[in-house]
Amino acid sequence: MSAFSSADPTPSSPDTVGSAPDVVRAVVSGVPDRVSLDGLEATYDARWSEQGTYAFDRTKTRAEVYSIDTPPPTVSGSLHVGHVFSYTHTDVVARFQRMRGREVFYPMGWDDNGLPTERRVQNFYGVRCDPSLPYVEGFEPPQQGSEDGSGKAPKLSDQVPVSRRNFIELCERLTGEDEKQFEALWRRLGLSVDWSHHYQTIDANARTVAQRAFLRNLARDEAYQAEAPGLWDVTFQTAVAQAELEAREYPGHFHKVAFHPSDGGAPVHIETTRPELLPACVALVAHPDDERYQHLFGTTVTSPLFDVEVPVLAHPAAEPTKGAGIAMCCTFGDLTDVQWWRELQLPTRSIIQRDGRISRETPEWLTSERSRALFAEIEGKTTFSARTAVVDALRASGDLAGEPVATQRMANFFEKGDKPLEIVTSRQWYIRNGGRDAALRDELLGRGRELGFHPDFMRVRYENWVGGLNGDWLVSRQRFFGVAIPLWYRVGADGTVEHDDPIVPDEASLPVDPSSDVPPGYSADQRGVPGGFVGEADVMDTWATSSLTPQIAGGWERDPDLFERVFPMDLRPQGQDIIRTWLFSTVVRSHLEFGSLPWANAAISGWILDPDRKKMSKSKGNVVTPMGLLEEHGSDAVRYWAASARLGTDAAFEVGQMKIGRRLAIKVLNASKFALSFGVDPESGTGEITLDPALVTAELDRAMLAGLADVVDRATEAFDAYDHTRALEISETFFWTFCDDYLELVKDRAYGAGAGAADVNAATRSARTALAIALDVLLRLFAPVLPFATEEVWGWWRTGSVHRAPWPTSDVARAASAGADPAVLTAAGHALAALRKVKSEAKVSMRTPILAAELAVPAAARAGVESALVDLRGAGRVTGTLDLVETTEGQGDAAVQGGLVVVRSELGEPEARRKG
RNA sequence: GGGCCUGUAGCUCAGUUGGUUAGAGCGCCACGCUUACACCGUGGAUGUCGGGGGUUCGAGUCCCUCCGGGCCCACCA
Repeated sequence: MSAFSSADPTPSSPDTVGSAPDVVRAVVSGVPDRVSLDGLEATYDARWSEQGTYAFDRTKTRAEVYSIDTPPPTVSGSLHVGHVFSYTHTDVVARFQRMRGREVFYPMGWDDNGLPTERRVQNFYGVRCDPSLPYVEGFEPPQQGSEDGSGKAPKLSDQVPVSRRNFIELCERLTGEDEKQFEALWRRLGLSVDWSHHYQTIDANARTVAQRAFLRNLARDEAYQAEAPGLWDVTFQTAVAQAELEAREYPGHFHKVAFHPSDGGAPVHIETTRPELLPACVALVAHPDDERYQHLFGTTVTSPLFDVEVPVLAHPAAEPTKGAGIAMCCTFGDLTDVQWWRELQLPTRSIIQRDGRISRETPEWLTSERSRALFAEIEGKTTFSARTAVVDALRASGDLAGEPVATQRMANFFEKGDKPLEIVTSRQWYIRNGGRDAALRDELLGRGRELGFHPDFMRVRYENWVGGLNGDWLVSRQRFFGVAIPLWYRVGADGTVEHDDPIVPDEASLPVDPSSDVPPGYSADQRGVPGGFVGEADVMDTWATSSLTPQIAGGWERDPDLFERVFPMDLRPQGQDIIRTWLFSTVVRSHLEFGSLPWANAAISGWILDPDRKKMSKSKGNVVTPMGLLEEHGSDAVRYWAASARLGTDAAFEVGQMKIGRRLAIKVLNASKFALSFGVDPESGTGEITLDPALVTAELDRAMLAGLADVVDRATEAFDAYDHTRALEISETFFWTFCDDYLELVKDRAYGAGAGAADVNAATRSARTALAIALDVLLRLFAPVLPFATEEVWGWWRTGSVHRAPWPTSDVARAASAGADPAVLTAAGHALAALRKVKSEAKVSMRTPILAAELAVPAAARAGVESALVDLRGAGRVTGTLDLVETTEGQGDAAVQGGLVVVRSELGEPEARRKG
């Protein structure tokens, strides 16, 4: 029968305890006279580095490995308190799993792909990326900007154009500096990262992975190109994806505009916030059931000012309650227009250019004299000035009913942009993500159900997003910096580019830059000439690279031996705001390439809120620098604050919590110093401690260890369930009782009251051994959260690093406490509190002797108090009688505290104050 | 409009499947330099568990409803 099977809850006799754990012997040496947290970060960071404490052992098998898909922070941004918070959560898990016996693969990445880096490189070096230029060997940029951007950014016209490859090189040079600072912060915080496994999202490996994954998608028809109307940012002049949208309020005006029925009937009024799109109008649309417009369906009306005849059509997407209930459909004002255009097979009449301005060519569908004249007035203008011009004309012609009414409307914005998105028709690349395909969508929803979300309710965000997709993932971007789409197109004899059958590179040649590299079978002089080729100019969306972080970090195809040991990974830690982007896109890529999840678990951290309960942000000026925080409070303290917040829950930025963490860390040092201070040979300053459960014989000691055994089991269970907060709380609560009550109660006995150091009796040895066993366990319980303090103490009496020590089991404590009742310590603690209260109320020192006392004890607590009576007398300094009188008050554990009171006492003289 | 989270002591938060008198820390008050710790210790005070209904022998916990915070999605006529 198993030693700890649930069928046998009371393994009290030795033969049910199973094989005894190996008895640990430790030699205490090097406990300092005064303990301190100061400087521990630097000391142990260096030692861990030097000793390879966190080095990943790649001989381990997949089952032995715990792999983490670390979020790569954006290097061009700055790290803030929120990063410290969430990265601590991950590190706590990493350290727990490592001690649990898993070989932890914990790499670090840097995200240096994307717009923030592009802008920073531009401004810092005074360059601009122009993919059409050739690579220049040994290029030196015209300037070295200042780190804080105080040097003024050069104007676009002053920026020196450089090739994409040169631009990427400059990016790597610049971000190398950022990375050093970031690494220094992470080391100071104590992240147990293996720094030999790091990556950048723009480096050659990442580009290779991103291009290879794309080519595989293309080969399986999961990537495709399409010419279609899509959301377009006019500032950055690039298409944007659904996941990058942000709906924002945007001021506008309703304009009531008259259309004129071709049969000469009464004018039809529509309401629009975009009157400048009047020349792009292709139809009026109302709901098929709308009584008001039944008579118009099937007829045509003529647009005001521009005199274009358009049909009046019925479509269920029209909402009778919006505006006038009948809408003007333009190509394109919004996504509803696109839907109507597609489903009602309307013509295309685009007038907005990619720069957001009105087309400079008068469209051929404008035929009347006045329409062509008016268009000539607005051509090349921004939508804003064109709107003014059109409204003035409408007012003059009498087609504007009333005056425009101000409104706040919601408009789609690119999350990094500040102008509303337009809809522009362009050729773009897409990756299938279930947005247009119910079967794939269901598969991806299935992956979401397979994934362990922590906390679990975050799964809903995934499901809502996947369920609400309205199109495939647009991955091409009309930017210059980024990972190039690795394709070329043939140029026909007549000079037209043949997009339909792209030329693909060999995987072995990756990464390629089609703007400078030449496709297989062609020579460089065939670029851009009839019969030759052109390179795809677009780059991939940053998520197209970030969605591959497990592949990038894990060595997909580059290091198959590593990859099979770490993939699929165990954990993706990340923020809740990027479930729809990073988390989902990573699931998509893994599902398409491997038919599996990229990881088994996702740990979602919350936000840090400032004291006003607002999300902390730079603009509010309430950002505290992380390094300053670590320097002020110490890393263990800051980690404690972070670890006190549950996953998925927003947490307050609270210095008070850090002070508590610091107090805990110092307490660990001091209590450890005390627990290890016995048995030290006064001559040599060293001593051996044997953690032999058989030496623990006193009932109080056994009760303490029985409680500790429960704590280990509960904390382990919590950690296994990704509930580090609960694990910490359980350990911490026990630890404070351990310090406040147990240490005080056993102090005299542990000192060997009366006996010489060499003449240690069984009771004293019991206390000392129990202290050592408890310390051995407690240090390891706290190690994930307080890596520095626990490592410091570990070094006083143990060999190796506590962070490579096995996670504690309850075995030793159970072996030492078989049959003991944790309530004995509880009762003794309450009895001690009762004695202390007498002195506290008498306002005398705790050293004051109690000459005689009578203690009321509930029946339930009596046995416990009695078994600890000697310790109790010592800790309470009871020199005379201590009588117990049984009370009937209360039942059960909760009543014990209330019932345990001193009913009569006689205090001695307070000890004379010592001088000095 | 759809959805998720959240409301417990002045503050930050626990409160496991409903079960005696709702907890912790900080802060506050009082006392105490006690050979682990003054970066400390001891003791104490503090609550209409957001409001209102309901289920139940019993509700902080379950249900309904309303109110207050936070977030996601949809919303461009």
